[in-house]
Amino acid sequence: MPEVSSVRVRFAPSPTGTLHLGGARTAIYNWAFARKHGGDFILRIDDTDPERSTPENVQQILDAMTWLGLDWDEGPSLDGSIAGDAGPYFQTQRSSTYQPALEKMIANNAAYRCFCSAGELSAKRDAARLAGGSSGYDRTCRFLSDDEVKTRIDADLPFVWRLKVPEVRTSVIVKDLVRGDIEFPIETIDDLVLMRSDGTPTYNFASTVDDATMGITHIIRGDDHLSNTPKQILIFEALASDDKGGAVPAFAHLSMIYGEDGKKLSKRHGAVGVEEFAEMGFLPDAMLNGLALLGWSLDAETTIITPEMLKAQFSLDRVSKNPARFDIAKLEHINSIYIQEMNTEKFVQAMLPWLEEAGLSSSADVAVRPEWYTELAPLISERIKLMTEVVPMTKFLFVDEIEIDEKARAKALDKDPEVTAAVLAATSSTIEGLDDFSLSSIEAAIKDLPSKLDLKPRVVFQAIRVAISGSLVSPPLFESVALLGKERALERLSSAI
RNA sequence: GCCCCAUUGGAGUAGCGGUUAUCUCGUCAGCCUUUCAAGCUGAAGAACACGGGUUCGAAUCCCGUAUGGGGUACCA
Repeated sequence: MPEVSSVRVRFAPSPTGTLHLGGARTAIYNWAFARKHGGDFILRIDDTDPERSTPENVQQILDAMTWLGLDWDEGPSLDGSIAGDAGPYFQTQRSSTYQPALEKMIANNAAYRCFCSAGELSAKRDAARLAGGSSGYDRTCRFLSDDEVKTRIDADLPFVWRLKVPEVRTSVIVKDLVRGDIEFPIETIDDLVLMRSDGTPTYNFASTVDDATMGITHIIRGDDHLSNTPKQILIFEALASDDKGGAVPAFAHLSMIYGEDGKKLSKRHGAVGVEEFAEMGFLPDAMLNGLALLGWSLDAETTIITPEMLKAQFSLDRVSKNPARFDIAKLEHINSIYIQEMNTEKFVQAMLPWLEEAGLSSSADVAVRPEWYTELAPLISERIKLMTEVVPMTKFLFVDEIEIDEKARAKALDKDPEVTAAVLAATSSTIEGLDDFSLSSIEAAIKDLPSKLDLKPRVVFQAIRVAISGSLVSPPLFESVALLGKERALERLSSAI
């Protein structure tokens, strides 16, 4: 009998920027966990910060997730439609759910009005801190009598709603799937504000209500939320009807991702947005693989983990507790493996956008001479780490006129102009006589040149290489000549002398 | 100040009381070779932050210290 799983997880980015590496990794773990358990992966946009949230950022986040291959079961879609019926999936559209939630908490005797002004509060906070104790709210308004409350309401004093932290218990224990049980003494938990004086919910309240009403079973998020968790647990408990147990979801807090200097990853470390890595020539699957490995491992050995493997084998108990530093060199290595393992047809398709963008090629050209691309692909795929490298490596094959690199010219051409002239002339005449311009016949023709000219292979071949490609570094020589074609090859040889 | 979390070679990790401390990246050297890669072979590099315990035995358990991080808002 198949086990009916009820796992529901969510990724709730705040659209105050694009999807950065840390957020992407959180999304990946949520997604992989949902897939592994046959549960639902929900995308919720926590856009309650009107100053910094923008529709463009929302779009960017959706695009980045789609690019990574993270499909969600519920949430806003790329085309503007919405999937799922636990919505709305934009926090700004959920305002109607917070008031009833608050009323429920009031009914459960878990919330109270606070009339303290901002000035009073900060003064109290400073005093408490100086005294060396907890910096939480001193609960002045918690013990107001009904009459006192009524007087203040009648006087039209503004007020907020605060959480009434239970006095009877000694601590709140967070059962964390990554870190184990973490105990917070009850006296260190603040009577935090639930509802602001303008009637809007605070983050901790809104987020908890959303998670509760959406039926979230596992909250997997960054460990910057760990200290908020006991407060949220208290809210979860206060929200639950007395007859309903198990309302508190399980938690899993992920360590931050650091930059190479050991500091929290931020823009000053260079690229941190997923879209920037796409532009740099990383492949989505490689990105997913590399990010997943930042704080999680399949076992002691495996480095290459495909999306399919992640979906089938991800587990929270193998998530590492320590913060990982982001190392782009390793990501590049992983990327190069994915590039190498693409089959020819796939690689041609992967190359095309980069060639098109550089104005070198088009899908029409691929359609006209597919076999030419088929020959080119493996030559390139085995020697690049990033897709962006396709352009400099193949440019000489597409353009009419090449620019010869100065250093290359000095080293391979100008050192001994007479020898160079002889080599290139000999090459030209050899090639010229070729009726069959196939790789094998070119190879047969050019291979003996060094011994015929009584020169070192290195001297001969590097001169030819620079003449036809303009660079000391190129795909294999014979192949390059074949791909260039007879006419162009001859042109380059003569113009280089 | 107070609360919470973390600490294994340069980086990511394995390890869950007994191992020559795992694997990957990176670094270095050699092979291959017409270049660059790839590939192959090998090497250097960690007494597991430090100090105390517990134990016959600790990277693994407990307590401190140090360092780093997070929280402590009518931010998210």
